[in-house]
Amino acid sequence: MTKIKENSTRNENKQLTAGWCPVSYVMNKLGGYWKPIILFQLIEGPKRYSELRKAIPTITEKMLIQHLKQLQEDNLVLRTATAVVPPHVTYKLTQAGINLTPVMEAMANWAINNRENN
Amino acid sequence: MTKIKENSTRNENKQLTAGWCPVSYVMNKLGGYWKPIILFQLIEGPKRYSELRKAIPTITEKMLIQHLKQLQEDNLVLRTATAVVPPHVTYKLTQAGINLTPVMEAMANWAINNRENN
DNA sequence: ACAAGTACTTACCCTAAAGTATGTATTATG
DNA sequence: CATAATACATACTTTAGGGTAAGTACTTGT
Repeated sequence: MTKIKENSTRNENKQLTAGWCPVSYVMNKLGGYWKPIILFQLIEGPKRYSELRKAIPTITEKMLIQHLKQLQEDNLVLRTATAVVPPHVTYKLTQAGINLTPVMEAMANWAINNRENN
Repeated sequence: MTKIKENSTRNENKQLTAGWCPVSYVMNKLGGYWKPIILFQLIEGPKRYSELRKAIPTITEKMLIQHLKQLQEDNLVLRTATAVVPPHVTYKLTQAGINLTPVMEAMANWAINNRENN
């Protein structure tokens, strides 16, 4: 949305770390407060835009589409629109997105085990 | 370091998502450009502060200790200091940190496979 | 005529986190 | 007595990303 300053140290370092470190690479794709939650919703199956909104009541519309767009660019989510009025748009995981689910499950399992001993 | 404004919407949402979503919970612990890279260095074994600095030349000292502190607070890394001059401090993974390595490997594998078809 | 429903878009503000630069304590050594 | 070595600390600046609020397009139903 807002243009990023490509020559800022910050952005350069981001690129750099994503280049070296496969974990950073993944973190960049899953980064953002809402992305994991959106993906989680879509694991259950394709959902309409409005269904996602209802499923995640505390997200704003701006954040929702912004993240959906990034997820599309990163080839994790596929958007399908039907040209009707009112519009009908569904989002679903791509194969790469589906492949990510075991990774997310591994993260979730670690979280559960780690949370217990606190 | 810098105090966070606890009642900002942003911070509230962060807490909220980390509460619901185990993946967000993990993302918060691994968030920050350098944390995965620091953890990766420590997978190989304990390292001194100065060794970490040399291993990650582009990181600044501020970022390095800041992340090391957060990793300690999150119980992923253990700091051991010997009272000598010049100081001798080593960092190593805790059990929780060690448990995280298969998760990070899963992320890395996904990254490798996903990067190929781009 | 206008409200309702869907899927966005856009202009603006605020802040957490990253980066820059410099300083500190302690002791051994030339 | 000044420098080196190690492991930090701290004051200040910048920016990416998140949040707020309001608007848009198109058609069907009343």
